[in-house]
Amino acid sequence: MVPKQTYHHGNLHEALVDAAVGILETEGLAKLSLRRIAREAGVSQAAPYSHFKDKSDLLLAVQAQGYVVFADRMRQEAAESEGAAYIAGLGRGYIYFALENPALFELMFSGNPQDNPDATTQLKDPIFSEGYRLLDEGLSQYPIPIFADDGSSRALSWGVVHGLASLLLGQRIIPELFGYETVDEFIHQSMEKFVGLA
Amino acid sequence: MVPKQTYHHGNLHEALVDAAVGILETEGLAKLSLRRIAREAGVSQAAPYSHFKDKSDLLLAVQAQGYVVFADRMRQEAAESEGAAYIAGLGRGYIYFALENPALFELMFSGNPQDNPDATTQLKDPIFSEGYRLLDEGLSQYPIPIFADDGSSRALSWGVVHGLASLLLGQRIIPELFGYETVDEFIHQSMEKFVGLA
DNA sequence: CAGTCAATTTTAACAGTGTCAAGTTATACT
DNA sequence: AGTATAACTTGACACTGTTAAAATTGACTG
Repeated sequence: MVPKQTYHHGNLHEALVDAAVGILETEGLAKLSLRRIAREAGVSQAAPYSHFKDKSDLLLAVQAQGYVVFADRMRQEAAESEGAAYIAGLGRGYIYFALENPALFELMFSGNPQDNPDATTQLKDPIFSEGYRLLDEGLSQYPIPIFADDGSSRALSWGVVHGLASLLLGQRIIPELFGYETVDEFIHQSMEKFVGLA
Repeated sequence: MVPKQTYHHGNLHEALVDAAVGILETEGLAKLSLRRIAREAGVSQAAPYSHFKDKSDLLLAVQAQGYVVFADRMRQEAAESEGAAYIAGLGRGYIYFALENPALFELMFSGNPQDNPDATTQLKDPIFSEGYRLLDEGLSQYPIPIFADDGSSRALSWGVVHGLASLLLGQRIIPELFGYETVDEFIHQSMEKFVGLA
């Protein structure tokens, strides 16, 4: 009952996405070339074009897979908490995911999708905004001061969490320089403050 | 009293940076190649290597110039305001700059500086964090609830502003879908809320 | 003023990239 | 068994960043 071993390779589609993720983890976004992905998957340079329209189409599939793991990480970190602590957990999960998967996070949130018409449409896929959806649902379930006053102001909460993740990743915020012993301590305290627990 | 017409071209250094900024504005970050910059400046492909160590070294100079304009935009938007409104103005300026100079903003905040050892050292240059410095100084001058309680929690304010800028730029937040008529309205209201004025 | 020297720039080449057209192979179906 | 078609390879094109070698230019020295 193997997942439909089709044709020569036997689902190259998935193998390419996996190869891409592997390269992202070990070498980073800069080294992620289509030819390298193909080589890693053991096929020729042009083979990917049977499964993807072009490079960015393949990267879109990588992103989609990333968003699943992303939401899982948020849920995991928030599990067993309720109320404001639950929201804080989601926030920590968001930031942890970024720090644990820097290249993937960069790929997921870099570049104007406007460059690629397909990306704009694909952005509407619920998968691509599940991170925010979790936050938004959490906030309507457990309203916390400031951020849950009305539906629209919840965008602010997304901003805080996404901004901290980006700035930490880009070394713009260096917790040690803010008097924190560890990055973890900074993240915890920031999220506590964020939800009004500190 | 022309600025030191040295040698053949007569300061190519500046011309290259200007050419790069021009390409960023008209074509975007993806089209910004070293060869294209050289062509635009009217010199051969390898000429830039007399003035910059490599491509990322040139881009670092572009970023530095960008950060000056960036801080100016913040100051301009906050001018003639005081207290919480001043902070809100700085925030609007931060976001406006991102939306008005999408490619430049993307360049300034994209990629781990770890990839380039020089970038890590250059990040320590005050120029590169003047945006945050303005926010931080403003917050110590006009303390607003939550974000100014202690020095460290001011990082949160940076997070909000930077996150909203990134998410708006990346089309992750679409103000129209939040019930706003215009992007401007969203930005204004978000910043009012952020500083506790709404 | 002539000659030297170093900074600047060009030319040519290398390896790598994304993408496409054409040809080849393997699978499924009649 | 034979054919149509999806999957894949080969080869090519234009582009990229970068380097070595050669050529040019300007400034300074005697």
